[in-house]
Amino acid sequence: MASSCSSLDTSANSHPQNAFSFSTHPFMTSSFSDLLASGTVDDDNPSSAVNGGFSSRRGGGLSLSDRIAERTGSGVPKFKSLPPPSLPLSPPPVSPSSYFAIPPGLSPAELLDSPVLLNASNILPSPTTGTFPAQAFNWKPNSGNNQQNVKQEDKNYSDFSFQTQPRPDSSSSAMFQSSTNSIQTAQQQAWSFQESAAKQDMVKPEYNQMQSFSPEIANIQSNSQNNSGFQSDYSTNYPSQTIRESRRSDDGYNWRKYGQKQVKGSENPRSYYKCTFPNCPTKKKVERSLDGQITEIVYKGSHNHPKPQSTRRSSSNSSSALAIQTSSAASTEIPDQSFATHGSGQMDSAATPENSSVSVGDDELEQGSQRSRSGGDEFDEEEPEAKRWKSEGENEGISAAGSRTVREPRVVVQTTSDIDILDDGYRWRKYGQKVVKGNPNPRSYYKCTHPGCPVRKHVERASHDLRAVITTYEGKHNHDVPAARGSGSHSVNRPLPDQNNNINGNNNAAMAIRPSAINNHPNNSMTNPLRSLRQPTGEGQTPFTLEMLQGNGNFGFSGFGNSMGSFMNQPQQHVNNMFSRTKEEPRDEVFIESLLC
DNA sequence: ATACTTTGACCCCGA
DNA sequence: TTCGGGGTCAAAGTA
Repeated sequence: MASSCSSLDTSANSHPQNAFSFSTHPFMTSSFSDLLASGTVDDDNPSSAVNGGFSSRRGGGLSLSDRIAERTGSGVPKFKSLPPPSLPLSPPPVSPSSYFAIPPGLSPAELLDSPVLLNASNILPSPTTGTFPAQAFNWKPNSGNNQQNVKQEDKNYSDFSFQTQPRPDSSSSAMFQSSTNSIQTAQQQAWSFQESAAKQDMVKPEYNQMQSFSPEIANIQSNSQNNSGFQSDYSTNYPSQTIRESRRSDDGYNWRKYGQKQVKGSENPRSYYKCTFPNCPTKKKVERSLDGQITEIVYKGSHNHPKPQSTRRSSSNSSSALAIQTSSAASTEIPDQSFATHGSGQMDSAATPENSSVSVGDDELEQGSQRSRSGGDEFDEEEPEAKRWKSEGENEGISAAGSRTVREPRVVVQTTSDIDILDDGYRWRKYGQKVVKGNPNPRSYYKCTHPGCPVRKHVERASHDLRAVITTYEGKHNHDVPAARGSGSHSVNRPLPDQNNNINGNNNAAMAIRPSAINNHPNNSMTNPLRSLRQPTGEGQTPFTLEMLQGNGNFGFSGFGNSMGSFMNQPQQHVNNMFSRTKEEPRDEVFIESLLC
């Protein structure tokens, strides 16, 4: 997205009505980004991050050093340095909510912890394994590829924030919510991307975290629907939350940290977590930068259970509770709610494993994880993972690159970025990964899992600009976008090829948009949010080029209109075509998706 | 007492 | 076969 950060359209401003906007307004940025940063600062202690960051940084008056010190604790364990207020998310006098409304129950930590969030494609240096933080929001075009540049840019462009306008009608949910009336919704909730003129003193950490909308948000959507919207709820109804609560279920699941180590090639420590649910094989690895920010989250395995209805969480964290509601809603295929998650459904794939599982139903599980399950389709859900793993290996004849076998079968190895990248409606099996000459970033190789389908693709982060994701497609799909596996709820929100007109057709159109979403989107899917826009695939599509996105000086969405609203109202073709290219297309040897600039 | 985190050691895999 | 590195274990420490 945004490829042209610089081109991020301020036109969005012209649509004040749009409830949701991305704004780089310094103030907002600092507040929101801080919010996010703090929320993600420490996976171990999201709450502390949330609490500390949220409440204290909002003012944006802190200097960079102060912020850093505050976040790092300046030698004091950060988790402990910031005693959680009783109301972690209580809005400041001048609430940033005016710029970014966080739905009730949603904690920054959740947003941040969400794979999807992290997923913000742009955030990830490597589509599949890279770290994303620093580079994530490099809105500056032509940014250098060295870390320093990135950081510098971060400073300059970190002020990216989401702005939501309070909506009178709670029914029309907040930002990500789809509306039966796409146009109205769009207008009411549209997001706009703005680039702040002020580009100073932005702390790099801050921006990393705000760039995407996590599936959590998707849940939030529904939440907001059920509740009265992000902002107001956030500011007025946010329930108190204890650190523990946040810590345990920042993403709805409970995790136990079972290891941490320094991995080679990264100065960031990697933490290993296991889902605490009995017999749940799900694990996740979380890498944090020295300043505590999460730079990468890799989920492995699928939850074999619903999101725990933690009384703690549900009682104390409406977000969580709502998420659960959403889940059930999805399962019962209640449009509005299913949208939230599936709209996210549209977001489904973008959704984190957790989210997917929640919103889609347990066995729907991660679209994110979907991949392995991609292998998924081939595996019996009930099949022991060990067997599954074995089967996968046998089927592939190649052990999934990056999926190193360990003591237990690895069913899924997918980075947040993977999720995004894979999120084009098709199911992909990762069959290899390697670093190719000329690009230090690993290239993950995928092939379509549809029987007989020859399509393959590989994804890699551009060496010259980590913000750019290069996706190369080979071949054309000889089939339609696969229907979602499992429950109908999922499929309900996952438009089939001939249902492309969701947006215009008043179907649930996912409103959730994240930079990454756009960024990574290649083939027929713009992103989760826009999944509904998906078209059957790669054939006869008029490729959208980066230039097209950047050309008009508007944010990438400009192609969709100046605001999210318009964006949402755009004929899906535009969207669909936007990121599609295949090798078969004349100019398509390499499709550089660099919405981020 | 319980739950969780930390951390050094060990295991396993792949180059 | 060796070695390096990622992932996991599990005892100890902490809250």
